Amino acid sequence: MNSATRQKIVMTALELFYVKGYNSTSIADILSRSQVHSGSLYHFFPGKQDVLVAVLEFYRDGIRENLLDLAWMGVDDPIDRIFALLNGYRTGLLESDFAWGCPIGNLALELSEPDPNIRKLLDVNFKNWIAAVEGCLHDAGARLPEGTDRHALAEFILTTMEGAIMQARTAQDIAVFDRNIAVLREHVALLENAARQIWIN
Amino acid sequence: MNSATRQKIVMTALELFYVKGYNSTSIADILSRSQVHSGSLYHFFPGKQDVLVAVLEFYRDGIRENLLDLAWMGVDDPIDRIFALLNGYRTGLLESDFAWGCPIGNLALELSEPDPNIRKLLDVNFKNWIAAVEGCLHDAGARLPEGTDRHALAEFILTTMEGAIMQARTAQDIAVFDRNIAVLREHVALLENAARQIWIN
DNA sequence: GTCTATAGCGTGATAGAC
DNA sequence: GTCTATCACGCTATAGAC
Repeated sequence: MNSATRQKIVMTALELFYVKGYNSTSIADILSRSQVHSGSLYHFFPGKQDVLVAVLEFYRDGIRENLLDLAWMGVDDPIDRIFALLNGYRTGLLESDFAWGCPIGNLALELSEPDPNIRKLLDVNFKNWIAAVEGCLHDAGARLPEGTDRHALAEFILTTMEGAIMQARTAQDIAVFDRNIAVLREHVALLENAARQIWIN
Repeated sequence: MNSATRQKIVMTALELFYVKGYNSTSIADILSRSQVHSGSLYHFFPGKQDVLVAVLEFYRDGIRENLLDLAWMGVDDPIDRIFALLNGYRTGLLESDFAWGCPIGNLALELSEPDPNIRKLLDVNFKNWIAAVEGCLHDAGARLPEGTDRHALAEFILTTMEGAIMQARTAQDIAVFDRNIAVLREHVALLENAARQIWIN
């Protein structure tokens, strides 16, 4: 089930879906780029959509080692970890001249009426990302005001990242991304400040 | 240049691009839905992409009468106006069972390497929306702390809306949208509170 | 400006030898 | 499991009568 050929197909599709999107990536694109032939691809996958499923499962199963571990290497402070994660997407935008962004977010808006399986896989990828950030917010403990809805705040941080990427890509200007993150930082600072106020009183 | 047929084409394309996306909408879809024949469409437009240009120009030129005036009817408070605008998208999500969202945001993420003209039209649509919100923030005057970057905050509000729509659509759950807007509301409340503190001291 | 017919191509997918 | 050849379809776009 996990032959080298299958892996090559999935990783190539992952790359192409990321840069060109799902609809604009043809099977022929995947085949020529991966040096695999039609018969092999259809030996492993019933159809194109099943390749997408495999890609989304790869993201889902590898979020820790392929995303979080890399972003958090040498970063211990929980709040710093959140912004280190966001900074990874910033780097991606710059390195790719705004071609990359968030692979899940791109697909979520491109596939308007996705197959239920696909929709659930997109959703679980978002939810895993949110859970990781929520963990950081939990670790921040009393630095946030008591009663802060850490789940809602984690969702909001994903929201900020997705929206900031969308605007920066469209404007082709990283400053838009930076200004968005700066406002988020200010929000977190206001919360930390509020927590301190409560502590004093 | 603005015959009834041309208008019918543009409005039908607008609808279909909104619901199905650009790539997934075929010329044949537009023709059958609008009851127009191929020859007429290609009489007015060189190609499919030019229909998209016309749609984006329609959004650009009609933001006030087709969006802002409707959302702001009977709403005078500038901060309320911002949340009334956001609430319009919430209604759209509910009424369409999560098929709608933000037409510009959808296209911005679907078209990964858009033609420069298209990219500029998407960008100008975002910028007009931001300018409208920035106007509200300007009208809020001293309710926000002195020195608040109102442009950055307006961008951030667009970011919040786009990210909230993306997540709510994917989860097919309006509560995700609501939680995101609630955090934004809290941020604005914290700013208003900070402005009051400065006033007291 | 409108209509019909159709060209020309790229697509997802299949057949069958090896 | 891999490879080549190819089908059947839907797509954008065009031609040309009216």
